[in-house]
Amino acid sequence: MRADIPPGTLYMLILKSLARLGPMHGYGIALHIQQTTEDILQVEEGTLYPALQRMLIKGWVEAEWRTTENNRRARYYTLTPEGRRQLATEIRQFDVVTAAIRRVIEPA
Amino acid sequence: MRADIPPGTLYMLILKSLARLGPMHGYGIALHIQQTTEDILQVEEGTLYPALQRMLIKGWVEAEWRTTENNRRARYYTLTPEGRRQLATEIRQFDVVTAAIRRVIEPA
DNA sequence: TTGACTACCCTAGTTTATCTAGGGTAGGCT
DNA sequence: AGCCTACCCTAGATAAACTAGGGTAGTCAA
Repeated sequence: MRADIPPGTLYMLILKSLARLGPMHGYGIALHIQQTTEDILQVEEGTLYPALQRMLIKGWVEAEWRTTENNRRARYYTLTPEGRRQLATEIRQFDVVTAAIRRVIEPA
Repeated sequence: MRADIPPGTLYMLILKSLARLGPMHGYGIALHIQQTTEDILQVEEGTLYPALQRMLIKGWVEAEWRTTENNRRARYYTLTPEGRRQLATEIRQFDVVTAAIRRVIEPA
């Protein structure tokens, strides 16, 4: 089963990837999300890169061009303290909201 | 804590409300969702009514004007078999996706 | 009887995020 | 030389939610 990224959850997924694995480039983030979810969530590149740019503007990440292990140019993103705070907020919010939804849909 | 309706979940919340309580009017659906979630999820009327119209077009619900207990005109929506199927699909999808997201955000 | 409040329905315009569908560079291997 | 993979990016379409309105009609109290 393959599913779209639920709107509003992408920032959280990206931020958490960076929090777990340290600085990563976009391609790596996409791969990580895809593999961790066993291909259920696939982040399209056309979705990912604009999101990363918005996150730069918001100050949640910083970027730097480096060379990968494969000897290719890539832009590495690092979490800022603000990004870390944002991640905590988004996870809290996600928990509250999914719990609320469950209250509606769960009882037979 | 008050939160927006996560995009993509509104149909499911409406369908489930109808499945649980039988035919309801829009206002009642909104109240039910709000009360069940203890005010965490608030469905704006400008969101709800267009959604109900789309659901009519999709054939998930049927509508009928009746009079409420309060002696007011109201449009009562009833789940169709298709709507019931759609509800099951959406709940399954919701479970799969939230589980996938948890796999990314859960581990420390 | 008028005014306020509540119960109900609806539309228009804006915003935001995602998707699709492209385009592009450059390394490594055959 | 040609292909595959690893990487980055943009533009346009789509969809769904939000904000901010407008409107009718019943009930109740002043």
